Amino acid sequence: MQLSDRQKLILTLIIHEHIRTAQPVGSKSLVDKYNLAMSSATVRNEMAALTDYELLRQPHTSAGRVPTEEGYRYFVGHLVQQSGLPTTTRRTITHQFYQSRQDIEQWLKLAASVLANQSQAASLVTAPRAEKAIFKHLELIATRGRQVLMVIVFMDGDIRQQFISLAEPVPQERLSQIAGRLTEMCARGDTDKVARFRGQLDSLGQDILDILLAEMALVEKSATGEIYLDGMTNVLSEPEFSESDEARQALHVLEERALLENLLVSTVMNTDVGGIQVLIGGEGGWDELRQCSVVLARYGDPNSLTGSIGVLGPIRMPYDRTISTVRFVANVLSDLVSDTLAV
Amino acid sequence: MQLSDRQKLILTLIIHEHIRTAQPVGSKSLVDKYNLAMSSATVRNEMAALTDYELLRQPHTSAGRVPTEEGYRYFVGHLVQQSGLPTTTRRTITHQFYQSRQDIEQWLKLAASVLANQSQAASLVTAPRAEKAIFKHLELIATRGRQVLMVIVFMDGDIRQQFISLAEPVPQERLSQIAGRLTEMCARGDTDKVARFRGQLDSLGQDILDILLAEMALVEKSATGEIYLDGMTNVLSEPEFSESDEARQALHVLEERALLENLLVSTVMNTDVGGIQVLIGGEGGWDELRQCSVVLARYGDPNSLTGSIGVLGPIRMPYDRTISTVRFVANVLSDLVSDTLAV
DNA sequence: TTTAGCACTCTCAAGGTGAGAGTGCTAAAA
DNA sequence: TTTTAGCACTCTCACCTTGAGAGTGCTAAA
Repeated sequence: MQLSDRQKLILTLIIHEHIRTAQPVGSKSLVDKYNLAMSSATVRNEMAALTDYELLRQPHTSAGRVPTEEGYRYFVGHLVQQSGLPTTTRRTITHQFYQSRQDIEQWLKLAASVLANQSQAASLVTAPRAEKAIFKHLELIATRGRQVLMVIVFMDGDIRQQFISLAEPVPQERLSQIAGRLTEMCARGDTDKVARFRGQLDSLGQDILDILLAEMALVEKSATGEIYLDGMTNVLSEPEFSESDEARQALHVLEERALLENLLVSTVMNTDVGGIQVLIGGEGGWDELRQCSVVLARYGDPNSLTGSIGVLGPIRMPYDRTISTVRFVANVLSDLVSDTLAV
Repeated sequence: MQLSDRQKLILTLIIHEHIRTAQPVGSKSLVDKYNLAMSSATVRNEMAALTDYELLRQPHTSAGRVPTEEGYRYFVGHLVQQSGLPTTTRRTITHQFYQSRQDIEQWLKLAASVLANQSQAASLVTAPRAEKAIFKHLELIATRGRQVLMVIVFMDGDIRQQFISLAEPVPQERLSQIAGRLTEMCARGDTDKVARFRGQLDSLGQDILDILLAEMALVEKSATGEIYLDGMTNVLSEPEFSESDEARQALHVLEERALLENLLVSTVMNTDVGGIQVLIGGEGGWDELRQCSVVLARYGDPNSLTGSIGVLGPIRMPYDRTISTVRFVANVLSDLVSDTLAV
């Protein structure tokens, strides 16, 4: 399927117009609005061709045309120009990041908020994590009684905390000593070695080691850490979601962590840092997202820490702008990560 | 305003029926449905009286009656019977909690999920925190280069982590030593004493102390820690929110942390543990929640750790059931907290 | 190859209509 | 005095019709 330049132009204009108005676009109104140097009849002929290619669709016999998902895909694949964001916008965003507290959590929340505001859609941001969670440090802190707070620090700065119940109270010095030994053991050893050293520990140490290993196995299993969401209510204002049921399905995916993680794993995880993935209309079997599109990117340092960011909005989404925004925010985060967290 | 028993009955029935159907309730249909031992004309007279009291309202001249906010308030205040949850439900819920991992974070997420499911509305849960954040332990962990991970542990098990940038690389032993000293200093002293000891530290120690104090001031300021939300999509399925704009406003409050914190501070914080607060129709100046009601409770140990839980749904909410559920979950959490986290 | 013209189609908003549900009032019954 | 049957009246809602408006495809001329 090879489109003529004129067809490309008309497709682009229809998509633009449809994104603006959320209405089917007619031949005459298109010619009028953009002062095209051709008659509406010509446009009609081209529209008919584009409809044959299944890039456009007529909601009913005598309505204007609406882009199909295929149409959007062609647009995103061939026609989107990498305009980049306006300089002022870039500056505003960068400024916000450097204004905020030097704290990864703040940055991620900010990223989610910026994405949501800029794209007027829902956004999601995952914390940067290493491909494999590498143990770094164990801390045991006595609280009153038999309760002990166990804090596991991973190489990437990720932290797990958990209260554990011991059989009997243990003084802080003893806990610190055990924590120190376990840290030493686990820091340089793979799991096999750890297992061999196990015998050298007393029963308390062994118990704690077991809990530690269980916790690490758990961390290993989940592909992403915390997920920050923002702008969910933005989606609700889109006219295609006034039937709240459509919106519900989409937002439900964001709310159900398991689904969301699936989405991220099955798509972004295969993307290179710097690359952008666009899922149009629940492409790839995401039935709940049939009414939505998702723009995803991966950020961070491919050799150590990576995370994902994304925007979820209606299919009728300003792809050029959204893609630029996602790309830009991903780059900003990549820079921040490599500046401050480099392992 | 003193209602006769019959008026109370009719009000209760109208509210029940309206909650079930989301429709205005007429005199005849009410008599039919509940086999009342009186004629529809009698019911009409009583309805007229209740309408005079502004407990009921007519959407239009010849429609049935709908409870006013005042009506719901009367219902919640005088007519709700503390039925408690069915034993099987209670057991299911308790079971879920004792099944889950012994981990406060899991519990809170579970609580949010249980509340959302049981009430078919949006739920919110805050982590238990001490009235005042009390410092417990500082840990400094070297990563590559000048980046150091600072972990502050508070008495209540709350943890703050933050990467800080030092002027030059510092070996782990040195960091541990500083962390130990600062822990010792801060653990037993109030802020004044800490200030006096400041002079005994070298410049690196002073820098870290400053960051530590800044971070603690920050923690002090925010009234609640993490807030767990769930079931936001539930409210979207309510008929009164099919106009998505209404729903947006309400969910927006949940999404904007600042607003939400405000809500919690201005209402639950004055509630005793065990007590329940019901806000009907955005009572108390919450204009965004005009279409919603909120049922809030406080859980934990009033002397040490407390947190809040709540449910946000449409005004037309099954208050008796929701209140029972919130109360029950609050009790379960209280038990868990005092069993495992008692200071 | 493009365009003017035309007959045709379809939606959508506006107005009209009748069934149904509900009301308040009144006068009779309990 | 309280309750109820009866009745006239009101209002909504679903349904239909209708005409304007927008858009189309086709044909024949430019």
